[in-house]
Amino acid sequence: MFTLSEENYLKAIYHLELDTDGGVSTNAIAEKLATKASSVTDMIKKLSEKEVVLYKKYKGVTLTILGKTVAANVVRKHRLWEVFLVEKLNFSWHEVHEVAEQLEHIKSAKLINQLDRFLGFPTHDPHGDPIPDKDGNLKIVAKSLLSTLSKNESGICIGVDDSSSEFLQFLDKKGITLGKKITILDKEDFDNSLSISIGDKKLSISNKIASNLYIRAHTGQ
Amino acid sequence: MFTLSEENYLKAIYHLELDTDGGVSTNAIAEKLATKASSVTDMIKKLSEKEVVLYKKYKGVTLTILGKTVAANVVRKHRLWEVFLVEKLNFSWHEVHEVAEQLEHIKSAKLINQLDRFLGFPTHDPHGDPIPDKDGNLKIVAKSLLSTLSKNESGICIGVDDSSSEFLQFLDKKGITLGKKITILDKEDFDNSLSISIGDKKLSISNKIASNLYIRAHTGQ
DNA sequence: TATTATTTTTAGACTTGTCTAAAAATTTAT
DNA sequence: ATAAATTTTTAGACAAGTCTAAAAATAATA
Repeated sequence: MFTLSEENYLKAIYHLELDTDGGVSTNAIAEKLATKASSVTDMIKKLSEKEVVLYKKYKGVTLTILGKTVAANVVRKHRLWEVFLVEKLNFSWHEVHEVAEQLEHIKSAKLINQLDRFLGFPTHDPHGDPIPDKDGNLKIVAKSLLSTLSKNESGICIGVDDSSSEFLQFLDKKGITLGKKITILDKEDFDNSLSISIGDKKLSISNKIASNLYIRAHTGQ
Repeated sequence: MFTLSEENYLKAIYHLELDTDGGVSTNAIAEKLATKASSVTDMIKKLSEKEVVLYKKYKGVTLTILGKTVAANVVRKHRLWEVFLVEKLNFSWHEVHEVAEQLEHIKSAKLINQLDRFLGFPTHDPHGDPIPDKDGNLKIVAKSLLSTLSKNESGICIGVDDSSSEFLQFLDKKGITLGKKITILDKEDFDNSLSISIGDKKLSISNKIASNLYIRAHTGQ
């Protein structure tokens, strides 16, 4: 069994490993968890003894199969609870993270399996991130950033890269939500801003916004 | 804000205060929390400094208004989660306690208020215990033990005194659930066992069982 | 490649919550 | 009312998780 703190470390390493090749650095973990590098070293040693990470001094860490399973399970719980909060308790997508951070540590296999069923076995959380299955596997959907599309191309909005409260609230205000079809009407060479149509509205968004929105290609009309 | 451990102490004192007059003893708290008296003394000092309990050495503790509010809120969360588990996730009433013990510590006012609404503002948990409202007040329902009824009297089963897993599973097996009408058919002087009718069944139960079942009087037919 | 800069680890300390063992206070019984 | 039993508190220790400051290893640069 793992403590709350251990689970948080495993989760952090899990996320960092997804966009890093090779081991995850001590400093990267420290930054992600807002803690000190020395604390990370201490914890890594413990996790290493518990055989959930591979560790060689000064060389960073990697999750073992077991570690990856544990981490994925925490992520699974986090995302299922997020779905619950949005679908059943009327939370906005920018409000769910903090509460899910707590709920993800509740220990009960029955609870999470029943919650999964109660929610209709969702595959993605409210931010478009995939929910790992019971074995920790996640279905990867081909996705691209809105900023990579060309004029007249379109796609379905399926997720966000930056899921900060501010960004999500901004999207709410603009009426940009998951599942909506977005078409590039024009690209401005000057600042790479985009004119897009979404639903029956047209609006202009900066490149920064477009670089934080994931799109599933939608070649047909 | 209170730690998980502090909340557990407050909850224990809250429950003990309900069936004790005067201060709650150190040993009573220690027994309830399966910890040592010395640990209790340590924690009581901390709680006293936080002004949630009144404490005089060797004289036991009492909750302050603030302490009672905090404790009642934990109990409120515990019982609302129990309703959720039974009503929405198909848990049995004997399975909910352990998970609710964890869920009761999740901190989010919005979460608990929305959960309350989602469940239809329940007034009692699956064991028949009242759910404190937002201010910590609970509606006391006049109730008596089944064992105190006389021959030919009847009542509605509204709760249990002993809510151990074993007892609850026993009741399941006998078909005794909350809301059912029970009539005393006969009382055996020999061992104080009872012949009762419940639903369309007749069965015989020991005095020990009857002393753990709460009944709301049901004078009419 | 020698030197500087950065990253990582070690050493020692602190907090929270717990424990054991012994001392002090209170209660019970003779 | 004094002795014995019980309850409660104190004193000191320990584990988990964190921190600061300094040392060691690695990486970057001239």
